[in-house]
Amino acid sequence: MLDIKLFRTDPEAVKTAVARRGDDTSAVDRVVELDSRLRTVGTERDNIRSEINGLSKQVGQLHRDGKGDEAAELQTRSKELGEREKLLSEEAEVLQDKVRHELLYIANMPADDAPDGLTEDDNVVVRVENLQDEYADHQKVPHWEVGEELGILDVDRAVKMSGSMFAMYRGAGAHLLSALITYGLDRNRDAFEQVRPPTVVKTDTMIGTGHLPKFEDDAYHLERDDLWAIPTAEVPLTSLVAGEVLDAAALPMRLMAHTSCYRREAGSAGRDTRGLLRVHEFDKVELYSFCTPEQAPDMHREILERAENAIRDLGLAHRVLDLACGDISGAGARTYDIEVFAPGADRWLEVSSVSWCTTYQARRANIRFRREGEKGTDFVHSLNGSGLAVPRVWAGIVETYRQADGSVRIPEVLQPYMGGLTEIPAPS
RNA sequence: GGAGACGUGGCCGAGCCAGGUUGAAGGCGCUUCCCUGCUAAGGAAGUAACGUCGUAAGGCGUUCGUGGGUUCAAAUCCCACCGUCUCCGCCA
Repeated sequence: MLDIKLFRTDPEAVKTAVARRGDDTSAVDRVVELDSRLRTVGTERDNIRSEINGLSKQVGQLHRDGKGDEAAELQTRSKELGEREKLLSEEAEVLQDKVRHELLYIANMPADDAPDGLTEDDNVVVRVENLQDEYADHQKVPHWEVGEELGILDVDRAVKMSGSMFAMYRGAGAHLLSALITYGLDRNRDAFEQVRPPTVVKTDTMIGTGHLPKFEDDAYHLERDDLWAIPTAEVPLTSLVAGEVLDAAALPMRLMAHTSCYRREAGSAGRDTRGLLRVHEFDKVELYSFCTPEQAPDMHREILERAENAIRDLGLAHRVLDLACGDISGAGARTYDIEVFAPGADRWLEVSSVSWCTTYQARRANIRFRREGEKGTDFVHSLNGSGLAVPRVWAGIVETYRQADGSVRIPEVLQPYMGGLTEIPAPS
């Protein structure tokens, strides 16, 4: 969430930021109004508490001195104050909850240099690499057809057991999947600590990243135990140090995780339902970092570079987009997407989203750091990026590398991860 | 799932049974200063976070796992929950 102080000192700046996303600015006014009332009530409450504390001390002293009569008098007064205090406390609590509720729904402020615009059409194409002018006919077969033909993707049976928008990989297809995961992890092992977090988490953990309360409909909820299936490893990784104060020396912290990711895709029913374009459960290697504000810009570049290099080395046509304000997810201030061109599906597939979340998540999850030799603490910056969103990369490979004879060649960098396999042969 | 023990500051650890000058003894660690050729040892002082008011100094408030309750007053009493450990049960 945003810093409440900003609403006091410069509400117009907050409104401008909210407007750049195309969100409703009236929430800003509500926060300012509620916060002002909260402080009035809070101050009065604190004054009364102070008085009660003073009286209580006197009562204790009087009892020790054996002056019970005088004590009784003060107790009565204190009790009266207590009733007033209770009312004010309740009022303050209600206001506090309202402010927090409003703040939880307000998205992060886009970075100043994030492109203007409210829709994905406003995204700025930073670069396009490796795109061919013309793709061969044998590449223009969508991966769901290739997958079925080669027996490596079994969507029908996945649907039989789990419903639409689930997938099942088989044989060399499953092997390709695990190869991609290991490839994605190994490339970043030089600097990133691998984590295998829980993939089912508590409500607070989901709030920390900004996935709740606003996007409740998009997540799977296990009601019996009040747990949520994570939509991305970003969720548990953010919570890894929730509530902690880190040493500046420990920053930047680099983490990576491979997990399954679960998404209800409530708003996308009937869209992109073919093959692996959009599935409820998928594998992803996530890159993650906590760092100081000073380190953040370099870290943003680093994660983007690592994610893009992984795609580039697979030989896939791809482009990098600088997302327009309105297309940046709630927690992000600046986001670059990497999209792979899938010649069979004939479309760009988002395979990575690299976001700089400034202090937005740190405030929600209460993650701070201490600067060497300085008093007090600051909130860390958090950044995340998909190192490799497996199904869509899988799709890009299967379509791009399909040969004229119907076989699929394995990109060279992946061959060591597939026991030297060079191609998935066409059925005889 | 059942039984028991426990959860205190950066760490260790007292306080809880007998509620009150306890934001919390003592120790360790850390910072500054003194002493010292250097280091070690020794001496002195300091050493939480957050909120709020204030230009500041500082004031006030909150925090002893979390949330409620009792009381003039809660680390201390009561209730619920969470977590840790031990034993039993179940189990990949």
